[in-house]
Amino acid sequence: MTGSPPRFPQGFAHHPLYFAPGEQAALTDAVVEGLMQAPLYQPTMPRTGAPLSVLMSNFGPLGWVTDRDGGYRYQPDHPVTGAAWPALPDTLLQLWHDVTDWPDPPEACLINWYREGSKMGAHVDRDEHDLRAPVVSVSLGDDAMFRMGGRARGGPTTGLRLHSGDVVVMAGEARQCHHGVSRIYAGTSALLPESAFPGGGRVNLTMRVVGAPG
DNA sequence: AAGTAGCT
DNA sequence: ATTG
Repeated sequence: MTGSPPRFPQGFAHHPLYFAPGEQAALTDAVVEGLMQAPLYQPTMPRTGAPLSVLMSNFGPLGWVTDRDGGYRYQPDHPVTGAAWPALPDTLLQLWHDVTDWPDPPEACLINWYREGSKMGAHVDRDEHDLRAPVVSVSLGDDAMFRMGGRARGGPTTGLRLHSGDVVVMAGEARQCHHGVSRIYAGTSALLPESAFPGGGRVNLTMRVVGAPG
């Protein structure tokens, strides 16, 4: 017996190897440069202060941050250094233009560094003003198991293994669906430089339109 | 609940 | 499903 093929929500798109290896290296260089200005920090959960297993930073006029006291939010400055986030690299703005038809540019690009054992629990991106604006993400480095669910929390999910250079777009129905990362396949890529990312791992870049304050 | 546990 |  063969099972049903994976079913993804309307509006979900996967572009395998959108970026060739040389382009991935150039984008990685841009990320490393940005991290010199806005270093990775350890985010924590609202109220409990439980640490997330990924380290984060941002590009763009706004960055998504979380900590115990302030909760989930977008803000223009780094929560540790207080400095403005670095500008969005042109390559990412071009990507947004090429894979979406949204009229406005992204205001935020969250940088998530996953190490071996890092996970991202199922969630919906809902801190943006207009949830019709698409979300675009880029994978760099080690493979990851991405899980896509539905609008209801705790429902069935479909797994998709993402590779370095892949681009995922969540628009339409998919924009409001739960998604997360259940595992990292350590050592499957040598893209990330040891100097900036000790132990390697995976970097995910996620662009969003934030909209009116909130 | 962007946490973990635990099941399919 | 669960607490704070």
